[in-house]
Amino acid sequence: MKRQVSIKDVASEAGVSASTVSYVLNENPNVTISAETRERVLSAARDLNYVPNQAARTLGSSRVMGMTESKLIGIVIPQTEPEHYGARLMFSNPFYSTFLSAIELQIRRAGYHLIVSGTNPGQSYFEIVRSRALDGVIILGMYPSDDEEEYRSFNVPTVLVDCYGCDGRFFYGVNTDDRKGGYLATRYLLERGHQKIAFVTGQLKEHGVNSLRYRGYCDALDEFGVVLDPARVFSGYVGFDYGAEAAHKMAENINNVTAVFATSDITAIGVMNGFRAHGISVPDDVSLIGFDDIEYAKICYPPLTTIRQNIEEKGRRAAGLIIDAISDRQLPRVKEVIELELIERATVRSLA
Amino acid sequence: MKRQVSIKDVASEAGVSASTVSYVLNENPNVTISAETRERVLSAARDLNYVPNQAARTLGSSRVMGMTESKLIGIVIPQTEPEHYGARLMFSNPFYSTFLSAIELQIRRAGYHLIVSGTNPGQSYFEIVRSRALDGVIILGMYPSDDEEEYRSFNVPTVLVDCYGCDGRFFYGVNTDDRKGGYLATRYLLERGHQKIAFVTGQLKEHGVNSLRYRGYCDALDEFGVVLDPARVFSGYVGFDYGAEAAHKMAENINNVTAVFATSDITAIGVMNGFRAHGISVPDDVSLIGFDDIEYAKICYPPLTTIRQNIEEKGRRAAGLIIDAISDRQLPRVKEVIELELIERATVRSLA
DNA sequence: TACCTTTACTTTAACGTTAAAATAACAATC
DNA sequence: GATTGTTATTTTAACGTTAAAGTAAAGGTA
Repeated sequence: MKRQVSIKDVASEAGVSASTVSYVLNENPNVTISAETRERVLSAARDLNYVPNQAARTLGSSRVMGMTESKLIGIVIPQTEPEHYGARLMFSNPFYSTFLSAIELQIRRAGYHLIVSGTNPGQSYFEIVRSRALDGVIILGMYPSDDEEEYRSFNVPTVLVDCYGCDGRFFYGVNTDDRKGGYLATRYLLERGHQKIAFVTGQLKEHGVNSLRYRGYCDALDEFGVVLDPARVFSGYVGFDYGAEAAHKMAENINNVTAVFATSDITAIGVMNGFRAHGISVPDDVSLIGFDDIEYAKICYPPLTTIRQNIEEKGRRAAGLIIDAISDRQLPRVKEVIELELIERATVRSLA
Repeated sequence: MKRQVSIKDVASEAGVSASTVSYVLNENPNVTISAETRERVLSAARDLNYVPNQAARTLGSSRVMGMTESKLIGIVIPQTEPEHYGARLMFSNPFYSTFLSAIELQIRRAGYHLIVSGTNPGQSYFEIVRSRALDGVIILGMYPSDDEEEYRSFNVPTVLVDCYGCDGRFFYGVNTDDRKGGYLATRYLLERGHQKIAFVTGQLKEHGVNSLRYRGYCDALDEFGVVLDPARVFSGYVGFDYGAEAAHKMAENINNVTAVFATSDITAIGVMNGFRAHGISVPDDVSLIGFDDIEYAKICYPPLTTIRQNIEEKGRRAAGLIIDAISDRQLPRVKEVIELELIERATVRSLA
């Protein structure tokens, strides 16, 4: 087991000092290096197969306050669903594979690496931000936490994805207009004569995606003068199984429902399957609309009418924002909004 | 912007030296600390809200050769599909969200963080292993690379998932018996009277999953005395779109096919959809069997008959292995095999 | 010629931590 | 009473890097 090749080895191979090597390798603009020396250093580094030690870099660069560079970006994916639902896995929803993949690609191209972390319930994720000296953080669907004050004091660029009502003077945001999405889906059903519209969703947390979609649902009902019936609102967790569970409950009193708006496609598909088990047909007996437009929305049978959010675009924007925010600490704290689009497929029938 | 709270701050608060703090916090078994001092240190650390700097830890621990601890595990997900197929995203297959999620959970519980990285084509991922001083690496479906020799010399515990024919004296492995899976799927079709069985897959790389499944396909054909027809073999990339593309090609000469074995569910579902577009019914006109048993296999219509591999289990095993291998460098280099199971659903019809 | 500037480096110290060696106090053994 | 051992701690140096200060030579200006 050989010792790591360090900058000193490169330096002595090239016949210069360690700093010179550092300056060459980092293309430090504050220092002039002759072309001839630069060449010698570069070829020595190549010959020795030198790879910089990032831990040392991180530490070394922390001398100037606030200038620490770990070249590490964290993405925090909270455990949003209660454990008693059996949701031990943090992000098994296929939404995440597309989202993460889009982020990872951009991040890597910009020379960063990506740390993916769930959250330990009750434990703060600040710790990872601090201990790893993360250059930036992307947080998914979670309001930062109780001690936001403290978090700010670290001054780490932070992009909140799908988080509402958070302070736009500190955080960057990437959102979809979920309230509008909820409204569009519900209006679409109302326009086709549906009034008994059930709403199936995950946890209704303040500032959460689901609450916004719920607000949109209420908006549309209001607009059409339909009174909201709490017996038609099912709030559990995001997932196929809960959709099926909700369908079973609805099946007991199916006359109370002519259409269902599920706030995620995976839940909607669960609803569809749950109904099928009771011999209830979508869309002949009950209409159904989802949210997200994951790949399976067009694959399932019948293909799901849904509100599309461009997940890949969402990932790209989040990554782009965090990269820009890291390199320009003065970057105005924007909130980017990803457009929504209603995709008509085959799960909604007009009652006319 | 305040300076980071360091171990020295804790030390002076507790009235001891920095090393003492380090010893207490790491519960270093080689050093005895009085209960009273331990208490003082711990409470000082709590009061100051101290979080250790991992970069410094990594660097500091690298004094003893081979003992560097970054508490970082890398997972490398290679770009397996050619860019011209439009596969810019590395791991948008929903397989990965379950797999990653299972790994992340285990890793975090053991006190590690997870770096997720794709690969830059042509560029070695050794660099990330070295520059980040990764404690362990999980590599997905890829033979380490040309300069395996060099990689070994770093002596980093490495688990290869879905990689065959690699040296078991150095690497740990987590595999499914893909050849057997390919055999089981094909035999199931043959037993039901099918002979014209198409095979739809991704890239057929040596030591790759797809090649093994192909071997199993060949095994079964041989056993039943059926001659392999290369015109029934479609090798493109793993994904819905390629499945549909293959279906279009098959539709041109549909009499040449009575059943299809697709080596991943997502591809199988693409085949199903492609056929549907041509008015070809699964299973009435053509039977279909997939591989993986992703969530959507049971959700799609008709539900897909497939070979199940327990993806979550696979992730858990890989994570468990890497954690054990890090803490015990002498751990025998095992290859764990995840059991396969044929799940009968509704996409295969008997020709009888 | 004396002074300033620029170019091209080198030297030094620091980042936060830990391993190893050193020390000091005390107890046990001969 | 000297030696050895144990316990509890401190001191020192090192990990690999970089920022900042320092130096030396060459070139330009008054």
